[in-house]
Amino acid sequence: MHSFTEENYLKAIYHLSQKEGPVVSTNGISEYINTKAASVTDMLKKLADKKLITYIKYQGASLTESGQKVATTIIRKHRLWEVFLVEKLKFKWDEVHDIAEELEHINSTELINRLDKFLGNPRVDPHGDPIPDHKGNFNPQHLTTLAQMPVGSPGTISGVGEHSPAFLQYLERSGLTLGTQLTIQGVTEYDGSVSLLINNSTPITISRQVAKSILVYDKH
Amino acid sequence: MHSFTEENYLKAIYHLSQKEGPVVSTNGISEYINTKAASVTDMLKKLADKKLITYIKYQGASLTESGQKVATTIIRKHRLWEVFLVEKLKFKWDEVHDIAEELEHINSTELINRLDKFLGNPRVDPHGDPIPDHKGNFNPQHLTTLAQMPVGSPGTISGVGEHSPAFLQYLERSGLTLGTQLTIQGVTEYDGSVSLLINNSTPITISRQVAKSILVYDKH
DNA sequence: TATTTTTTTTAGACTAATCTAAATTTATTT
DNA sequence: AAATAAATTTAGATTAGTCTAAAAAAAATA
Repeated sequence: MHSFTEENYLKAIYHLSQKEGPVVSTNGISEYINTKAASVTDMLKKLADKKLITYIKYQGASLTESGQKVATTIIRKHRLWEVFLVEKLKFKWDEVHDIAEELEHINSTELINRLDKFLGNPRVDPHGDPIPDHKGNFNPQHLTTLAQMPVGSPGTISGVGEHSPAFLQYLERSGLTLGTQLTIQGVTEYDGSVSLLINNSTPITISRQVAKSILVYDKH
Repeated sequence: MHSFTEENYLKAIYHLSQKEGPVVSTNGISEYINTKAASVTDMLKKLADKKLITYIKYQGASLTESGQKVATTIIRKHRLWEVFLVEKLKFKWDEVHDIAEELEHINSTELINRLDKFLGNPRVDPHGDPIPDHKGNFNPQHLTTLAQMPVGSPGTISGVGEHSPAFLQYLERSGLTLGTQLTIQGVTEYDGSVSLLINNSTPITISRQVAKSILVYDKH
């Protein structure tokens, strides 16, 4: 199999690709995994030798088919373990990331398939992120940010665009958890902050920054 | 915390101490963990520096209080995960060792305490081995080997002295699983093989070697 | 007790992953 | 287009854990 470290690089490249397109930079990875750029260069060469990425000097790296398979498998494992931690062990959604970060490297296909079944084949993790199937396929989500929704339109919170414990705790305290129904009441001209009605009863105002990190189901 | 490798050495020393007394030899460890003796010497020095073991050159090593704490914590984690794998994910008792060997190194006290509770605070793992509590205390077992039981005496299978998949599979196929009631019918003079009655109905004969590796509850 | 065997340690080398500092390439400004 | 700045790579060193081969100590045997 691949080393713990190799897996983390592949996962980092995968996540960065999602945001910044398929080719990711040495510095981007370096920042993302908190490792000096020189070290990243070394590892990129190694991953390229193993055909897990395509790497062109001074240009950047992108996952090959097989690198992508490894990355999505780790993400599958990470998210399934998160479901386990929240659903079965009753952790809060802001407590599970670091533990899942360790659990995702446990090597056993049989284990993960049985875990999947035990959990009832969940499609999303506790933050609303989709769980790839055993072949690495995601079922696509149709989500828009709360900031993009027109005034008056109703929606259901189905994901978050940021995963820091501080942000998740803030959402929890504000009653903005997954599955919450809401309607946009209005947007303040001055700073773009959004006021909304939770479950047709509680009014609340959130900053534009927060609104951008709340993902809502797009029924179309 | 301690590295994966350090933890494995401490666990090895613990297990060897159980069988061969508190002081274990370099070669003993070397064989147990499949690592050359020279490497073991290096690691013993390191563990001694960290006060996890007492080590005297050419004499051997023994766990300190704090080394013992680390070792029993790992054993606790290993055995709780084995219960999870068998009880919740429906693995067989001969399939769980290698996976638990990886899971035991996951670092989170909270995780393991919640897992313990989720599993109903089990006292033994799927092989009948006792699970230490969060302080590292075992509740002592009073088990004797099947080979030591007098003819005519009844007992309940409560543990095994060997954990290889081959042995466990053999027991399973022979109906000699944990909790099975049996009575010793007789012992063959020639080779010491033991004949017994399972659940007061099925007669079976096992070799002395096997009888020595089956642990039975000692009601006294 | 002297010799041989076994066990253990030391010495020196290797790999994976990281780092710092310096060199090189690419991108941005003037 | 030349100069400067930013990004990236190379070179050389470091740490953890391992190895082989040789040396040293302890144990077993003659």
